[in-house]
Amino acid sequence: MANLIEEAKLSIDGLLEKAYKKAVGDGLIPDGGIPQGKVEIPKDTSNGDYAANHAMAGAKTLKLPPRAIAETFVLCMDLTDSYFGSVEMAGPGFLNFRLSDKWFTKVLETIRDEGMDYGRSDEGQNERVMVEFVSANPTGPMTIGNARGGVLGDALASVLDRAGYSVYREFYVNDAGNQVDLFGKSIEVRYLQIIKGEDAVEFPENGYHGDDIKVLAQMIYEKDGEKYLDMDSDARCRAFVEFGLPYNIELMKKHLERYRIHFDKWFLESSLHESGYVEETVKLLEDGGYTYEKDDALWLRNTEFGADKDEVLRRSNGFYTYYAVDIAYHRNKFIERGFDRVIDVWGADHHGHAIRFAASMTAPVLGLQNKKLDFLIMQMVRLVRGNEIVKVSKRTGKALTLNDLMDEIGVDACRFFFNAKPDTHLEFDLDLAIRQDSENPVYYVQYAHARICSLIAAMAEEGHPVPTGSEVNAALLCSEHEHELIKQLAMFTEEIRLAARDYDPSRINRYVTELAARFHRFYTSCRIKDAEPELRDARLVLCDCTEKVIANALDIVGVTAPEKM
RNA sequence: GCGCCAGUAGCUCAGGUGGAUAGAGCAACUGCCUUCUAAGCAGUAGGUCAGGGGUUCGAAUCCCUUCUGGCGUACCA
Repeated sequence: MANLIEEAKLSIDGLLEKAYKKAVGDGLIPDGGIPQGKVEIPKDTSNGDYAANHAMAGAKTLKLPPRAIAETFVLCMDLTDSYFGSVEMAGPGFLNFRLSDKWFTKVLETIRDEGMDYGRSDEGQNERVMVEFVSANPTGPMTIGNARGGVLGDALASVLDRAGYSVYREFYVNDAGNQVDLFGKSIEVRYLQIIKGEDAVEFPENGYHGDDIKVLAQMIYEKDGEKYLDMDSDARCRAFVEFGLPYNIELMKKHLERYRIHFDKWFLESSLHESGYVEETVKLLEDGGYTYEKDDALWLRNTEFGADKDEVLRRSNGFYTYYAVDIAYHRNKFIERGFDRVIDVWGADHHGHAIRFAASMTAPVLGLQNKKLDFLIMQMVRLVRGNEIVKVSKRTGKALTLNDLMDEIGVDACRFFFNAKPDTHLEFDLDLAIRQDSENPVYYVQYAHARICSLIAAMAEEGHPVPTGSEVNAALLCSEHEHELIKQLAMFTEEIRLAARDYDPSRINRYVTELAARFHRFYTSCRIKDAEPELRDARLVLCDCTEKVIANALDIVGVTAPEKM
């Protein structure tokens, strides 16, 4: 449960404080209070492993030039038995620290001790968090937009779990409302077309044009023949929905499991209607005086909560809007099920809703004062084929489905590719994706893992297994490539913490890619097989640690770590 | 019009909440396999960080403004 980066930074704080006290005691610096600065990791390692800017930050209060302060710090600093081997003044007054063998040893020992738990922290203090994601309409197959949301939500949940939160994954099934009615209507027309011929019945403009609807109609026809032909349209549609919806939901479950996403719960929207929970929630808002009637509809005074417009809760036809249902659903998450925090992963086409919705949720009568509702808004995926932009729409039925995509490029590549930074538009080139074999960065990482596994296996066969026990002599691992690799290993916990804090699991992609790069460099420059026994053992331990962290990081993203390639 | 997200190398993108000479992958070019996996490594080339102001020791990063792109602004979800 150690965050080695934080430990190093804290230890620098301690060293600075001691040096400052000594400097004041020796009369080298006025006692104006210890300068408040920041410790960071410089991009360029020639500027040390860690750099502190305290001398620059303290120039004003101490009334001394930054470089003079820095020099005094260097003079008064005692690094004996610390995580650092040297410190020097540089540039405008930076204090540059270089790590010692003690720290490198500590990193490897920590990874050996913690095993697959390495990377975990208690940052989240078991706060109960629900991540709701995908939640695709069950009216058709999932698209590449869901591919992105799926990975982001799932990887975010994994990251939060490792950062010490108690995580729950949920899929919200929109099995009620207009879209579902439209779904039933669409099947109805396809069904009638099978019996009467395609030209006999016109397909509604706003219906679902996808082939999957035809398939459903065909299945119904094969099962029940013309049984529904003379039925009243409403009843017929209801029957078709009762058949089509569960069928689609099962299919989504199957495809998402293939995509390595498992939800703790598939929450049905219809359950909120049936239990009267929507009605009850709206009543709460009415009684609180936050509503008014206009044009036979019931409106929420959303502008009172800072939103840019009011919202309809109950339509003039008596049905509740998705908006009202959403409020009820989220009230249910917090109040009935006791989550402290809820994160909704939504596409950018819902961001307007997210802003207004967040405003509504502050209504005091909902009782959510101590709760956190956050949104992870991901930008759209732009599908291109070469230079041509492919328009995607579920209704027109032209969408590339998630399942097709998994067939084309494989689950690993898919998960790795779509785990990109949420707030940038993602360009997905079909031509490239299909071609993506050895070019794909996911193979670069997997290759590093496979390399280690086969190396370790080969060494074991020669009678040199990875030494057991956690004692490590990292002093032998003294080349630049070895240091760079160990430093990257040490970063894992911190990287997870930041990914959790920023809701950006794509950090893990970048982290593990860099880790693989550093391993490849190490592997090329440092021999293991014919090294001296002690050095060989130390390097085997380093390989072993690297293998575990790569596997662990890939597991977060949901990518397999192959032992052979 | 108003709101949200973005604009960094030919292409796809990083850039740790203001730090030192702006980075990586792909594409291009040049080297490296009789030695642990060449799906790898090393190197060359490639930039007005969209434009313009401002804040300060210091800005790709913060503020203002203009331009460009995506999305939103339904009694659809």
